[in-house]
Amino acid sequence: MSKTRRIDEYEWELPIGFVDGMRVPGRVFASRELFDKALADRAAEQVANVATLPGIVGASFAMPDIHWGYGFPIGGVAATDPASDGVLSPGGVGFDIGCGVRLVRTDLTQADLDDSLRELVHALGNQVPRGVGGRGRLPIQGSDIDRVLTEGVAYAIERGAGWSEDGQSCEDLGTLPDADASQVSERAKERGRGQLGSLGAGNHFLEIQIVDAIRERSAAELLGLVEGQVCVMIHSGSRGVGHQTCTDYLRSIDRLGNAFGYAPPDRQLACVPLNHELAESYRGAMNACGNFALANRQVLMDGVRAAFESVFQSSARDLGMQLVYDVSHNLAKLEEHSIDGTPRPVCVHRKGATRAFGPSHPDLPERFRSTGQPVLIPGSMGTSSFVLTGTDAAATKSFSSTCHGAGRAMSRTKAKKQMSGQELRKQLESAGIALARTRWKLLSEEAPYAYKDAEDVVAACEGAGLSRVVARLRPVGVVKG
DNA sequence: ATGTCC
Repeated sequence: MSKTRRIDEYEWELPIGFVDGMRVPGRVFASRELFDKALADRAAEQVANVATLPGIVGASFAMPDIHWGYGFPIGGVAATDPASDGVLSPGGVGFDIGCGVRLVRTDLTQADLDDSLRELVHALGNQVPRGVGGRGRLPIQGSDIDRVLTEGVAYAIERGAGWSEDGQSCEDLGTLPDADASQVSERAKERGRGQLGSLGAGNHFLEIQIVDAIRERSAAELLGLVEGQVCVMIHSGSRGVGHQTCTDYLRSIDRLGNAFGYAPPDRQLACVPLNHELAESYRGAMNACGNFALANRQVLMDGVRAAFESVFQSSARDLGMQLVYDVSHNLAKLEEHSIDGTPRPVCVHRKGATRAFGPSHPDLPERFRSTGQPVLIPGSMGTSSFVLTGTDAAATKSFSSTCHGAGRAMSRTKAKKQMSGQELRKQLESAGIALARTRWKLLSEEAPYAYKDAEDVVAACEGAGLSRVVARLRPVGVVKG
């Protein structure tokens, strides 16, 4: 195994030869401390494994929140070139296809919560179905599931869950192109029909947060964020339909066998050439599940607005509850990037990594021309979350990508052994954070000590030039699965 | 992450 090399304060190289068969180097954006963590849980080895994929270009990248995942590390970015037999790999997207984050602003300040925080957390808990299984707020009948999978946010709005302008504040305007509902299995659709507008479990959450530090005033102003303001962050994904779709396609790829002369160093790196019809099918299904995830967060936000309306006896419009932005951090996208100086379409896998277009990116909507694309980074339970913006430098450094969150630092099993759910609840409440009723058994798996510090992660991304920190948000109320 | 095994 070759030695790692420090390239810069926040940039590390895993040279070709770190593992056998690498076509490009691995490159990890991290402080020394975070890079050491990546090496310790063998996630760095996964970065090197990804570098063996056919058609991979540039390098196999990892963000500072990298940790061990299925095949690809979570926090990994890999671009493959269809013109050089590049592949598409479900493991490079993850089981929770389209998982992402949404931030809603309000005109309320922390003082408005003094008498009503507990009531609000309770109301949110009632409006937002959660937990494993979980029935959604908006049941879907028959073939309407195909419309969810094709239209995303637009479908939810048509069903009355939201405002007509909400799509404008979502990545891809709330509807991923190239979605093909006919490539999603009936079994996956059946799981999806009952789950639109449900939070899920694990690290998925909904939080009432206070903007407690502004670092980039003009960008914050553009996004409608001011210090002391109440916001709501939603972290959720495509639930059962995405999980089933990932499972379905891993099985289909497995059935093809080793037909393309690529022997992956890890069976979980199963992949198929982009120009093979199975890749086209998976891509259509993946985008469809991404649309489900977008629609899911839209319906969840509708529940948030309803909860605020009931508690504050005022309309969501009058409360200023505009959508700030919505990002997905588990998708593979066809994008144009400069490869050896020539612009070429490549397939950028982002698994636990967020697209972060800079101010001069041609595909950036006009309204973000002065700031770059907004990026939402959820912290672990009870710790701060962040709003970032993309940089032009990221286009050449990381295929326009940045981090996605705190990143796990301890296994679920180990985290559970440190503290009981009830103990953790007491700790959060003594820190002034209200917690909606939940299943205490699973709570301690999500304890802050089980995660890296999101503050360190976003600082490393800023240090590496991949994004800029706009605002920090502090949680005061938590709704968990 | 996930009807934590069809």
